[in-house]
Amino acid sequence: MSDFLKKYEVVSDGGDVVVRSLDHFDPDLVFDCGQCFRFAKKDGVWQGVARGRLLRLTREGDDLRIFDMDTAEFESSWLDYLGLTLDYDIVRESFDAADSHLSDAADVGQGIRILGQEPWEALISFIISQNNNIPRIRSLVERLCVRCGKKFSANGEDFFAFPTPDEMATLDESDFAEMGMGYRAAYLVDATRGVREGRLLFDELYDMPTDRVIDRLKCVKGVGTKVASCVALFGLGKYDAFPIDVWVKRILAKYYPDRADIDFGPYAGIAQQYLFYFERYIEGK
DNA sequence: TGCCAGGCCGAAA
DNA sequence: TTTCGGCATGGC
Repeated sequence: MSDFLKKYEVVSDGGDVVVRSLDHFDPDLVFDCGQCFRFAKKDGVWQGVARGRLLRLTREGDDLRIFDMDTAEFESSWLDYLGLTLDYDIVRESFDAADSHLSDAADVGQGIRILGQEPWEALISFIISQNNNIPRIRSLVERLCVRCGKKFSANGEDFFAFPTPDEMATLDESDFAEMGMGYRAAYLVDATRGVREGRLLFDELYDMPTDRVIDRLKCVKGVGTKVASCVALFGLGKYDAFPIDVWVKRILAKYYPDRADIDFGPYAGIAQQYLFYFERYIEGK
C-alpha cells in the first residue's frame, strides 16, 4: 500500500463506514458531473445502485460516511469504486503543470473523482447517452433497469440492479424502441450480442493499451470514439482515455484554438471530465 | 414551439 | 480522409 492511502483513514462507525480526512471527493460533483446516471440526492444523502447493491453516502465535514457497510466490504470493493485508490494531489499537480485553463477547470471541478463503474454498465449507459441529454439518459437507464434488472429491497425501498447481458438478451430491438431508446435500440441489441458471444471480452481490455481498448470497443455497432473513450475511462479505469476526434472539434477548438495538439498526459481522461464539467458550469448547466 | 443533447452511421466529395 | 445529412425522443 502506497503512502498516499495514509492520507485518509477508514473506520467503522455504528454499522457505517467513515472515511476520515478525505480530500478530493465532493459527492455533489462526483455523482452529478455526467459520469454516472443512477445516483440521486435524497434528504442530503446521495444514493444509487452500483454493483448490484444500494450505495448511500454523505459528506460530514472532512469525512465521508458510507451507510450500512462494514470496512471489509468497503476495502475489498468500494475503495476502488469510489476512486480512492488514485492520488488526486498528483493528478492535480500534473494539470497545473500542463495548462492554465485546465488548472482553472480543475478549480471549478475540485472534488470530482472518476468512479470505477462496471464496464458493461458503462457501455450500455454511454450508448444510450449519444445525442441525448443527461436527465433523459438517467430516465432511460432507470427504465431499462426496472424492465429487466434484478429487483431487491434495501433501506425499506425496492431497487433494481443494472441488468446483466443475459437479462438484456431477453429483450429485442422492438422492446428497446418501446422504452424510448430510439435508433439506439439496434445498438443495444448488438452490444448485448457482442458481449454474450464473446466478440467483446472486457477481461481482455484491462491490461491493454488505451488506443487498442478503444478500437476493440468500436466493434459494437453504435460505439464510436466518444462512447468508447467513456467506457475506457469510466468502466475500465483508463485514465488517459481522451476522445480526441470529438473533443478536438468541441472543447479543444473552443478553449485551445491554437493548441489542437495539446497533450494532457496520463490523466487526460480526468482532464476531459474537468473540462466537461467546467463547460456545463460556466454555461449555467 | 423549436432547439438541442456526453454521437454515430453511411454516403458523397 | 474529411464533411455532412439523418436519426428517435423528450428536456428545456
